[in-house]
Amino acid sequence: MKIKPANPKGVKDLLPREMARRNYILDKLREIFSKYAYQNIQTPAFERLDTLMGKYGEDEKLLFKILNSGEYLHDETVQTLLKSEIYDAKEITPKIATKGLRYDLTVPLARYVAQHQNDLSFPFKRFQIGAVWRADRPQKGRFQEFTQCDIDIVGSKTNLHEIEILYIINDFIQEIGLKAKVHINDRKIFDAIGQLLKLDDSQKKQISILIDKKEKISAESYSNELTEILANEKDFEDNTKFNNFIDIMNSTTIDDLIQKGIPKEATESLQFILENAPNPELIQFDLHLVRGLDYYTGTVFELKPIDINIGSIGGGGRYDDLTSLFGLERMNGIGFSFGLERIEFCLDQKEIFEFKSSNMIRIIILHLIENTKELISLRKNILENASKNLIIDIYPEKSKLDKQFQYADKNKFDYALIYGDSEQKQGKINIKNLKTFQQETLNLDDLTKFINKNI
RNA sequence: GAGGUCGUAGCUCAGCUGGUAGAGCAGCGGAUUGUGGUUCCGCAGGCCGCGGGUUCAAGCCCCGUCGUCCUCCCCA
Repeated sequence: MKIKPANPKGVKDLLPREMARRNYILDKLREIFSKYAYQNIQTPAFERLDTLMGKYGEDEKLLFKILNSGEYLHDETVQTLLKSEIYDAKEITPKIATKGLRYDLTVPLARYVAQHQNDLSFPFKRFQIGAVWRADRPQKGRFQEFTQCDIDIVGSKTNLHEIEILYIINDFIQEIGLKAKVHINDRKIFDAIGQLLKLDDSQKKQISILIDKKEKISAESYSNELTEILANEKDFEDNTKFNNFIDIMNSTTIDDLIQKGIPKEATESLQFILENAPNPELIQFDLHLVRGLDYYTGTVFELKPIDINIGSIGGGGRYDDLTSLFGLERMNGIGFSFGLERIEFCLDQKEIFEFKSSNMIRIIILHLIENTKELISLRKNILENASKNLIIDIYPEKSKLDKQFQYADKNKFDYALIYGDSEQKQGKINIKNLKTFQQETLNLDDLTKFINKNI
């Protein structure tokens, strides 16, 4: 039976040239992360479900769960559940799935830190690059498997880290030549607004969703929705509440906020960060930035490209208590995650992928004689003795010359070595520059010398 | 989770109001017996995503399913 070659939904294969681009981006990120003293770690692709559950809020349903292996279906409770008329996924799921694919790299980090606390020294700065999985419906810039490039600092409260992260972002986008802005806010400010206006938890939740999408909806539906959220109690106060809220949200500076009654404590860390940011052009104070992930408690930021419609290409924030869920108290964390696929998309759009063809020189040995061994040892000889960075391929079989040249052409070789029966007899070899079409005949023994000197 | 779009040769796509498939590119062979980005000629390549239904007849219509791309929600 023939099986149709196709990927499952939402995942992609990568062609060599796509992989080359990714590596271009990843090399830059790794270099910058390392330069700022972050250490590389790795965690498994899947985690215990209890590690993952309860940390992502609404999006929890996007977790990929892994069916248990073995005889779990014979378990009595599962049998009862399966036979019962009442089908309740909430009851069955934990019986048949106890593992899940990681949803991000932050929660696994919290687990990792709690688990290995004795082997780590704090503050712990780490970077991690890896795939994460979300059972989302795919669309532009959104996949079920994608790569996050994370930096996090665990075990330090100071806002120096926010500033450091901003420096890293700045370095990176300059390095790759991308125009983007970091939107920044602090959840403490939103909480303070809530307190000031005496909003209850459900109102806060609804409003946070609303302000997050303010840019996308009309002013009219914004104020309609806002009225609806605020006006579920009958008193006249609601109207002033509405006006107060609008007034506060229109603030463009921290001073503005303080004047409107937001306590200093809520704003001072953001103030400090803004004052010390690397590049004022880069940063935008954005009161409407919320971010959905439940675990953030302080600074939040999002990196958005200018003129490219792809959403954010990175995001992060401060989470004050993530490790306490794993029994490690009073461990503050802050991190940021770059989304590899979306960065790739941006570079693609802007056509700024002129990654200098590496300084490797590509040589192909054409296959014109029966004795393959001689070609293999020719390659070995050159690789061992040449002082240049060479990539050397041997055409796999003896065949027509023009075919071999076509292969060389398509694979962008720089030089071809022509060594056939006549050269073999005379102890010569031809080296042809495939860009200039120029060809030279050398003594076989002089080949390495020639390569070192002339190419 | 809601809505839309598309699925035909390796790739990009045509295929009329239903009458059992076509182009370009790529591949292979030749013109050209050891010199590549051009040209010309030829060859091969298809469960028309999969399953069911309607019909004398389905690539085309209907239902389901898998996948693609996109919008909303949310997010990297």
